[in-house]
Amino acid sequence: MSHNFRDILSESGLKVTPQRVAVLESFDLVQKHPTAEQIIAQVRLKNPDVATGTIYNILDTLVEKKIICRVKTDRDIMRYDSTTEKHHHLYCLESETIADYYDEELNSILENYFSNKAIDNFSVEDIKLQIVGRFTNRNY
Amino acid sequence: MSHNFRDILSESGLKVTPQRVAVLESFDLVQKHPTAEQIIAQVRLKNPDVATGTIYNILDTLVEKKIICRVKTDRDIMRYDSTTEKHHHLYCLESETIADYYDEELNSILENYFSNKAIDNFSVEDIKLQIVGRFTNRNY
DNA sequence: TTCCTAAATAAGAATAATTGCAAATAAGAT
DNA sequence: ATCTTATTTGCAATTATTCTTATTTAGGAA
Repeated sequence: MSHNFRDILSESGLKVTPQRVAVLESFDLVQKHPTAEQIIAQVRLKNPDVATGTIYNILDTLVEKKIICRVKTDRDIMRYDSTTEKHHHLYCLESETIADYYDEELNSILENYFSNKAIDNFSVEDIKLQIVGRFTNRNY
Repeated sequence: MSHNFRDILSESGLKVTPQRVAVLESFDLVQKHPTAEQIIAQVRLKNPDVATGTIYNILDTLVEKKIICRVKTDRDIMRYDSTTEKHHHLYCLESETIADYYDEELNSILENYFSNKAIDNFSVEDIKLQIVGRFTNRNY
């Protein structure tokens, strides 16, 4: 996600509203992979009157326009990710931590593998790895 | 998951209760990757008095004992999977369909790749692919 | 077999996350 | 400046799940 939020919105055919800009801004200010709740809290620091439903609404819209994406979690709380660059996720077995994992070499291997080996009745659009394990030498 | 439910339970140190057996049985009778709600409905066909909380309880226990596992979904509804054999998932962009994807060759490639290329501060325990795309020639 | 105890279940209230709805507001095209 | 439609608001409502307390039960021990 680049940083001219107004342009990002209008280029996707969305109206530029203060609420939408505030949600986009919030992604730079909270931890990576925030929950809706964390985004709401962050937005309300500067814009206390934004309605909860509005933010859920905006998040849905941004996902639909592929400006952000959802992160699948093992538990039920939905998280969002403003990094649209292709990457994978490291999931910690011992905490709720999720880290980004970039690996161009891996992406090539997968792309190559699936371009040669088609899956029956399925056209692949994207592949994401869920790498599950433990962080070593790390405080949460 | 083999099919002697009583053995599966006691080998994991769990008491063999009619409720637990009914939950395990239900996996053979509902669609793959059922939601908790679908399991509850299936169980209640024969055992109408099983409490909702009990089934959530049992599902948690079975996941903990690795008898079943959770399937991460893009939306927030949790699904379960009684296939413990290593496999990946195909996610449909156009419906809620999730299909299993087995690929030994792919598993070897990944295993080999990650055994040579360690990730900083992270020890990998399992790798799952989320393959997102569209089913072709298929009715939902 | 009967008894005992920890584990499991029932019942239903409570919570947390998310969605729905009707009315009010505001962005941006004309 | 006006108009039209998308967007936001303010809750209420829903959904999925968890919690709590009392009751029941499985399986080991006597």
